[in-house]
Amino acid sequence: MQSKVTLADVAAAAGVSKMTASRAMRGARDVSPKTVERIQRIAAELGYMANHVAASLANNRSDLIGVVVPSLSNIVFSEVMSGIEDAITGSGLQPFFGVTGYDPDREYRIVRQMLSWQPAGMIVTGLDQDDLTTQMLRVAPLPIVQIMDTDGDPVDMCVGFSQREAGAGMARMLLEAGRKRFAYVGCGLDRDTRGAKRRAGYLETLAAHGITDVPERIVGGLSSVAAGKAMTAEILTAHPKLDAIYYSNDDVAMGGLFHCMEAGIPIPDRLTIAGFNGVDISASLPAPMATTRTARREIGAAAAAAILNRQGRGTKSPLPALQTLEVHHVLDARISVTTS
Amino acid sequence: MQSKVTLADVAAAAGVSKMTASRAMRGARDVSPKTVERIQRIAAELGYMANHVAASLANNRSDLIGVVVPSLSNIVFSEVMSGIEDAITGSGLQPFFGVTGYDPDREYRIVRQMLSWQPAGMIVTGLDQDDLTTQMLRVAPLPIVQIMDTDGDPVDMCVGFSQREAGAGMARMLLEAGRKRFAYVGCGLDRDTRGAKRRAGYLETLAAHGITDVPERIVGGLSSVAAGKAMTAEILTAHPKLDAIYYSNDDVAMGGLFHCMEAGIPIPDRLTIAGFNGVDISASLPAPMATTRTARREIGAAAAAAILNRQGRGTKSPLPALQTLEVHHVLDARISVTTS
DNA sequence: CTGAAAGCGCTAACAA
DNA sequence: TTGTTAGCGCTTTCAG
Repeated sequence: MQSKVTLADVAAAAGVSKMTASRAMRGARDVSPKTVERIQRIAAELGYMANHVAASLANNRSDLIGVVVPSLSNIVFSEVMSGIEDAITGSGLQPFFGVTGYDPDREYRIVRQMLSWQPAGMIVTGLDQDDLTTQMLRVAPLPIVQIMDTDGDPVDMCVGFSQREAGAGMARMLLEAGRKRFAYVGCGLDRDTRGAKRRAGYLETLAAHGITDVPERIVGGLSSVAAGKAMTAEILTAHPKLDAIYYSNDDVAMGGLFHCMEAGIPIPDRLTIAGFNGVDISASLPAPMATTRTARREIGAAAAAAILNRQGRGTKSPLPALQTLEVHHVLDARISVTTS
Repeated sequence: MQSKVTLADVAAAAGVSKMTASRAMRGARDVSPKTVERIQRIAAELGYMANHVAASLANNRSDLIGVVVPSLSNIVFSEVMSGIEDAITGSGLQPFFGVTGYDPDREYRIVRQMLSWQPAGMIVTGLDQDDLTTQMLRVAPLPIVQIMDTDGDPVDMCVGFSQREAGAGMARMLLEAGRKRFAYVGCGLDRDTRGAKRRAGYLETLAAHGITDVPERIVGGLSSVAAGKAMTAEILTAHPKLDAIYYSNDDVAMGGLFHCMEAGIPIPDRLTIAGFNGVDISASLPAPMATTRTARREIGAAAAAAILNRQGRGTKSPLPALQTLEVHHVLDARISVTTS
């Protein structure tokens, strides 16, 4: 059971004090290079393994960074995590994930649990946590970054884009392309507040252009290709003359696309399928789909960078001003422009 | 800065000892219900938040469970994680993820880092860690479960299925369906050892049936639909008469399917596209794809359950016998059976 | 450059 | 049912 080798053992074996061994095992700026080399060699021989729990207790701070995402079945959050990992590589921080399943209670428990590990920072998806969670984050003495959304008041820092504006932008693009008969199809908007904001932006923009009759199909539960396929079949049966459908995201939209391919509906000529996210697969589909490409990696990386910038200080910025970083998102046309 | 509220503060405010407060805040079996209620109320009023770091140091054990996966861009691992979360819900354990990107060095660092948090258990993907990592896991005094693969020697426990046999099974199914001209297309087999095992099982089985001329296209890098699409275009140009292509996984296979749809190749009549995993989307595609449905959630859940079963004992099972749980996988035909 | 003392916040093991 | 005594393994002072 080598794991019982402690720093004291290493120190004893090397004939130095625990303190010297401690310094030698980390950055070690105040120890002679020779000693460092010797201590590290002995540590390796003994099979010494650091105990981060003890170190964190002594420091009153761990080098964990808590990351809270709603789901992993959506590739998007994997890419956010990827961006985070890239940004903290070499910093000594370690990310530490929790998945809420879009459940506010679960989010509360996860955030609480994470905070109890005294992390160096937290990255939380969205601005719409429930009151207890928000309060907990607000009083926590560590940098917090909320990501993916800027439509609301951040607890501390914020990196993302306006979801409402993303939906509005898609509506404008479809209008400019000459589309006339719009619909909306989505999954799980009761819990996915960002999806709900996109829908709201879409519907508002259409309404501002006098289009108020927008059929919709919405189901609860997780996004899925299968659900998108089924709802598209339904809505096209009820409204065969639709020429644009906006979906809650690319997964659902792909289901719509697949339905149309099977049903022989020419895409994109007769109907535009519009998703959201711009996931990789959307560029390889056998028929074109419009989407909004979001910068997930960049958002993750920027959020992690924001925490690193605060590193070394256990308190929030003294400025009452909250920092929000707006990250671009790009409309990906792939629409057949009709001449009306 | 409420986070400075410590158990001692709660105890003082309640007029009890730290120990009583400690007991009251957790399970509390030996404390009078009234005291428990009072202490918990006071703790809430004071905004007390547990410090898991201190608790873990005192226990010499945290209630984290480390989960190491190679990638998140593959939905499969998200589903494994889901299974893990489901299984440990209510147990008080918390999963804690690391992503290796199929890089053995990174895997080593992640495992080392995780072990330094004194987790209650570890779940690691695959049986092919490098020697240092394996050694580290072997001596760690905690339950370890390796998942997804059973072709090899586990360090401790193992939950999965034979990847080689999965590849062989697909070859047999294609042979039985009357397919004659086989190919293989894959991504990243230099690092994805499980994918490489499936390929080996496939090729061996074909060879056993006298089929040794199996064209292949393999690229490095991550699996992607785009890569599958490009390689399929290439291989079909070079070998237009192929009637079955096995891919390293469903993502790559979908690329193949999309290429064929664009190229007007009738699927599945003239060509069977065979993937691996049985991801949800594979059932909604506009043309049928064969695949092997794997039980990811079940594997995750069984792995977590194996760790829970060991809970309470800091040492490995005294039995030298290593426990391997074989989880089923199911072939999903969707092949047009030809009459030869 | 190195060491000694003190303590981070909590809990096991006893006592009472 | 509750309290006391010792640490868990490390790092932060502050001396040498």
